[in-house]
Amino acid sequence: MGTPITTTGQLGPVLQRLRRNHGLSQAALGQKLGLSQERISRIERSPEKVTLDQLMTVLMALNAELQVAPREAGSQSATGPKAAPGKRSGEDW
Amino acid sequence: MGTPITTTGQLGPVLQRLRRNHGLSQAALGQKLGLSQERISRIERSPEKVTLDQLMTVLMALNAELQVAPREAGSQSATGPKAAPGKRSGEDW
DNA sequence: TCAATATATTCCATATAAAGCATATTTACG
DNA sequence: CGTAAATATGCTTTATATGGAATATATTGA
Repeated sequence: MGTPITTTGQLGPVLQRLRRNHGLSQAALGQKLGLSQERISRIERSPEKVTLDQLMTVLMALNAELQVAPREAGSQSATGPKAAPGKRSGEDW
Repeated sequence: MGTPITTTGQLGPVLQRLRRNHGLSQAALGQKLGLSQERISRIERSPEKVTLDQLMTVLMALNAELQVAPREAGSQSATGPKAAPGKRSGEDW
């Protein structure tokens, strides 16, 4: 049910969709949070440059939350996963 | 499977656990990312003050990702949900 | 308990996010 | 098409995150 965000770019559209599903304009949402319309716009356009704090504020207003989840499928750090050989057990979640 | 983050404070411990499950010290993780041990410490201690950008970087290194999900259970904005009466349908996810 | 390692904290300089304002651009609709 | 609402963008100022160094504190293990 959660929308996975692997790159920061993916977040903007999600936020926008969420907001619109709530029938809110940027100005309206902003008002609820004491933020300007411009600010909301920027948050939706470049969420990567947003402080977690502020992102959270917006998400709360939209009845959403963040989740930290294990990364799906194919990707592995090219520089060598190596997940601590001798240490604790296997699964890292 | 994802760990829900409803307040920014909850994120720190999650990050720390994740890192440790990977058998990495703050210094080691930092090195992988070109960041100092001190920085990692700060990120784990006050993740709210971190840019999404940077959080993402850390999560990637730990094979994790973010998800945006509908908020669980009881919470509703006290100022009235009202989810756009006349507009599009019902469910807002 | 002592030493080694890991983590936290303070201070300072610099980069950049946040906020406000004006205005441009786009979108929705008569 | 014309007009109004919604959204985006450039600019300036201010607040704050980032980064580095030094150092304190805590944790772990012999």
